[in-house]
Amino acid sequence: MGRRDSENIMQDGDDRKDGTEAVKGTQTLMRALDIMDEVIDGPIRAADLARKLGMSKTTAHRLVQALKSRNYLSVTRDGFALGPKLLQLGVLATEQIDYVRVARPFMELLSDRTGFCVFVGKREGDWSRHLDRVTGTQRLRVATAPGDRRPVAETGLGKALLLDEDEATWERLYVEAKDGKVTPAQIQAYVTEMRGHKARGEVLHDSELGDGVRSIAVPIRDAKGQICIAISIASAAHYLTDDLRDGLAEQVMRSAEQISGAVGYAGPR
Amino acid sequence: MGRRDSENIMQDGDDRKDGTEAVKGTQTLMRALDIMDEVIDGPIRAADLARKLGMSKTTAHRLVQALKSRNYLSVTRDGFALGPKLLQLGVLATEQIDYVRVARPFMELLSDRTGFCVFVGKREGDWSRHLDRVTGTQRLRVATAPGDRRPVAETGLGKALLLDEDEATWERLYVEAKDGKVTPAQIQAYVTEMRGHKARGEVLHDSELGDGVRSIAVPIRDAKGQICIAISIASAAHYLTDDLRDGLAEQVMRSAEQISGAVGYAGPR
DNA sequence: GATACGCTTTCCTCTATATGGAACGCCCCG
DNA sequence: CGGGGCGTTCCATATAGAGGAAAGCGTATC
Repeated sequence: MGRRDSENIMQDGDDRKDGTEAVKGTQTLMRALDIMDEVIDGPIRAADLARKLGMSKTTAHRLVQALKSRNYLSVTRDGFALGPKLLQLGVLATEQIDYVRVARPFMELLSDRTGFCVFVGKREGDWSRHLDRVTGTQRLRVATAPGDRRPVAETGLGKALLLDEDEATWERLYVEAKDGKVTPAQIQAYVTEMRGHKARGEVLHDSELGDGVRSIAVPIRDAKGQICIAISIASAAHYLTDDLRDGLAEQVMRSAEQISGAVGYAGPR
Repeated sequence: MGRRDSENIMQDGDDRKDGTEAVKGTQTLMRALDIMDEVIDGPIRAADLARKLGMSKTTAHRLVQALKSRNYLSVTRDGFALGPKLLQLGVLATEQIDYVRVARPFMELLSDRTGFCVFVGKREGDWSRHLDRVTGTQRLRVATAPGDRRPVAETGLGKALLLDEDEATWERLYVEAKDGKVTPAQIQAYVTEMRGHKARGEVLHDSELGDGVRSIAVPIRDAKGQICIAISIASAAHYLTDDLRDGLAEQVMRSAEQISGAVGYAGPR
């Protein structure tokens, strides 16, 4: 019996993403998972759960006991909390996850939609390593191949990977990438630029090699909220024009958000 | 006295081996969690799940879809795998967990059963830090208080924290603890002793301060399988006699295992 | 190209299952 | 002492969920 909505006006727990609708025939499971979602916010009492989720105390109690018996919840002095099983599962999931494989389908989608080459890469110390790419439909292709390594400060992908760093680090890496041959003015310009990228959460980068390659890169965050990889689209500046820029950036960011979600990012906390 | 809310934090662990039945009225949930348990071992196909768990394909499908819709599972090329939600929950659970609080009830239980003082501590670099203690019922008490710091190589608790280290590290820490004033023979003896402790997974330690304090310490492992804290019982060698030793060590180890389970340790993988 | 197999997905029927109300024991607080 | 909060148990009932059947789909086999 669904007690419909008498009490749970403000807080109906389930946020169905991207229009995916509830699977029919799993009330019990869904309610149990709703409980998990409540417990995320910290220890909570069974009676409060019943109220918040609009179920009877009996039901809340039964579900909570079931979850506890499987170690998904643990009992603390002030209610139910996340249980040891989740620590295990979390670690296992972390071990099993493969950023590249997770990102792949999103990269393909982005490439399909925009027509551009799509890349992902991660940071290796002071370097940026290209991990995978999807060749776009455009005639012109960007040559960077998976495995390539470039100073992290001088690629779009690399700069996206640096967005969480402080300005001193930006400066250091920039100077190192340029082998020390930089003027204070150039450093200043670089830092200012990065500041702008950080504010927008997106990097627009023109290759310094003079080959007219332009890219838009966005960081991807893991469950801990840290930047783990970055995604970018790249092409000749000729194609990736200023009037396209905003729309494309928007799309890259959306892809990055989706991938972030798929590797466990839960948004800024 | 030492009771308080001991019992409730500890999961009574209904082993989920095959007989899944523990809490009545939660078939759906239990089956879904059974699915999670199967997925732990790596990606698996819905049809295989149905076979393995003895449910209809329809049911397996329904549950798997439900779990997927909540991001507890993700779809990969070769079946269903652990989903992003677990990465989140894992991280959150890790953040929320407080080793000392989790360990407390088990410490009280151990103290009740043995009558000895019980300690827990963690490693801080080359030091061992006492985090909490439960004063036993015995007249004689060990003075070490929470907050105390001692060289990690020269306490029972500390040695338990070192059991995963290699012999070179044991040697280094021992020499440092002794401020370099050691003979090669002493070093050799220490390493041999540690080797024995490691083999048994338990440390029997006689204080080197000549105060006749003896302790039995055992490491506690987290979800990653790493030693995170250690537990020990301590008393005058007068009480903690050789004939009691095995029985007590057994009890300390059992406590350590339970605490390990409560902080997410899933056994050697 | 036709046939066959295995997997996913949908539909539908029937009952085992999960539900909520009522009631009990417990502890804390005024 | 009585009221109000909590967790827990019991039970009759309706409904949520199990599973059979069969339609899609993709991939191997000949």
